Amino acid sequence: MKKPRTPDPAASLYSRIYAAVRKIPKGRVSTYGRIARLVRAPGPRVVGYAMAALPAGSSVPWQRVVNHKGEVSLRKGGDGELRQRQLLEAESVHFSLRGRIDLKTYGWPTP
DNA sequence: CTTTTGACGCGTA
DNA sequence: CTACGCGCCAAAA
Repeated sequence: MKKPRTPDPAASLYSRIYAAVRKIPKGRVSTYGRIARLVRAPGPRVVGYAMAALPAGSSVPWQRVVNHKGEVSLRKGGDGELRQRQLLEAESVHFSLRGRIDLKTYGWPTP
């Protein structure tokens, strides 16, 4: 029978997502889809939504999460986009001329 | 309650 | 490489 996962407040979906993002080493980046699978999220969108819900100054390195193209995603109304790039470059993450990151090099987790 | 939106991913042409 | 569409689900309106 269909049994939706018990909504456990102590291990809510968002908490799992944030926990996974925290595991991303410095100087490395991951993708929404990758995080979604790690935490068993129903879809990658939820991961992005969780990032958008993050408060400013959170201990979650949301900056290390990019889309599967290795590019910094654009958000609706805000300037965090430029912010993210600066933070990543401060971690020695190289951006190509098109503003993309080589996931083959900086991708995480690495096999 | 219903409808729309959204920091996405992936298959197919 | 681009273009189009569908899936998946939570939060906001």
